[in-house]
Amino acid sequence: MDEHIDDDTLTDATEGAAPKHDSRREIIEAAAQCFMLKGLDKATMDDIADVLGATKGRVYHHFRSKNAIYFAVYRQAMQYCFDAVTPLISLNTSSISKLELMAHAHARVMMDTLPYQRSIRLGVEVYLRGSTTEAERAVLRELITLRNDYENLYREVLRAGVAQGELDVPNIEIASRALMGALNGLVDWYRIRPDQSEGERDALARALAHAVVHGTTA
Amino acid sequence: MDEHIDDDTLTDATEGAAPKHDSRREIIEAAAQCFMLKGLDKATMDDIADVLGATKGRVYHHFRSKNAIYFAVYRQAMQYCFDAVTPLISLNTSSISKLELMAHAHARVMMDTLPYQRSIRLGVEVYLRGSTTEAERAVLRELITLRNDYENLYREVLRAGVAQGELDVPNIEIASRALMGALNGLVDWYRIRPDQSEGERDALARALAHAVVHGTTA
DNA sequence: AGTAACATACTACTCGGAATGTTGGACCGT
DNA sequence: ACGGTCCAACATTCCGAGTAGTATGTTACT
Repeated sequence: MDEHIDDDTLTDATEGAAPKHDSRREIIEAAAQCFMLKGLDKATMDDIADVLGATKGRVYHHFRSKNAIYFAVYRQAMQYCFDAVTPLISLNTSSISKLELMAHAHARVMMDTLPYQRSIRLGVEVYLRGSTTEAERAVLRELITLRNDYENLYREVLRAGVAQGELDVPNIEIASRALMGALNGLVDWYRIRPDQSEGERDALARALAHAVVHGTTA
Repeated sequence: MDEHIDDDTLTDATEGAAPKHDSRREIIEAAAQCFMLKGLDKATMDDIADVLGATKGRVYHHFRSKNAIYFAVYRQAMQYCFDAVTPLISLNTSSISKLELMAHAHARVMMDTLPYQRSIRLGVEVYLRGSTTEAERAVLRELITLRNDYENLYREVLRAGVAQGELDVPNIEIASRALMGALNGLVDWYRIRPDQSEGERDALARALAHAVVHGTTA
């Protein structure tokens, strides 16, 4: 009970004005790489340190535990999503085109920040069961809330589109789930190819956005 | 190099006519439960045995390793999918309704065999990197092929639908990915509620199938 | 009495986390 | 300018818990 809950390495409250040395950010990046390649459990602290050419000492100086790193990766992943999609919701276009723009932006984020997005895929719920301390569970609940808030952005657009008669969505909850599933599934099958151009990636995102919004019917 | 590749516990070649004592099947079922609840790595062999009220001795008598169990779970999960969807492809309906029937059946399987489907979610590719022996990699390649074959069922219907002018799919590959992503994503957010009726589950599957096929546009 | 189907007991090893050691630079007082 | 000291940012070393896999009983059925 004597544990101080509001810890930097867990809640990441302090956001210093100075860039500091972004050693912390480097660790998160390395962790995302390792998590993507080997999975959350198989990736060891030494693996993460090795990517940086360092040792565990550096990692544990900035993060209290492996879970704390995972939380940071999750946060960053969601932040990337918010940064890309939030500006679009205030756009003054039709709901249907706005929805497609958001889907397109999301698909782009999935590709551009693949290690992060792949790391957080199917981890939270499982983690919730295994987490021991109450502090960790609190953070996890917050992360889930974060994800819900993000998905609500899409639900809002769907609702507005239905209200305006532009969209035909019998069940908004189901439709949003299907939408997010189709978009997030991108990280499962998308492979980074160094030879593929920016335009090709964008075309892929555009095609996927079209598919999830318009379905398969004529 | 002296390892005998074609091992029962890996390839599951022998399918005895007799039900045997389906102790093996029980182990697979228990493993699927544990994998779903705690994840592939966190779930221990003792956990699996505990579910059965047994010990590791029983598990290791039927399976050579933990990976072998995972392979068996994967096989079974795919088998459930094939059993539900394969009969539908020979139906004599329109491509669009056939596609929706397949999607509906798949959604049902996701719910009815949730532990299996949730266990195999995002595991194969990661496992491929970590697997050491060549025999394991061979099995994993086979499992991936199995999944590709299954997804090809949907691609075929999409192709036929486009050829007949029923469907409007600019990119079949992308569309099939979106389709599978939306359907498989069900296992991420679907929660088993004991109080929900058969009809409710079916309505959910139907709504999801409608969403993935028809999209959001009017 | 032989073997399938387990249970029991044990080992070897990985890996998270902690304790401790090292260093380079910032910030002093003089 | 300069020796001192204080601390952040690491590196090194170590430990112990947990766990996959093994080796060895035990039993019941054929």
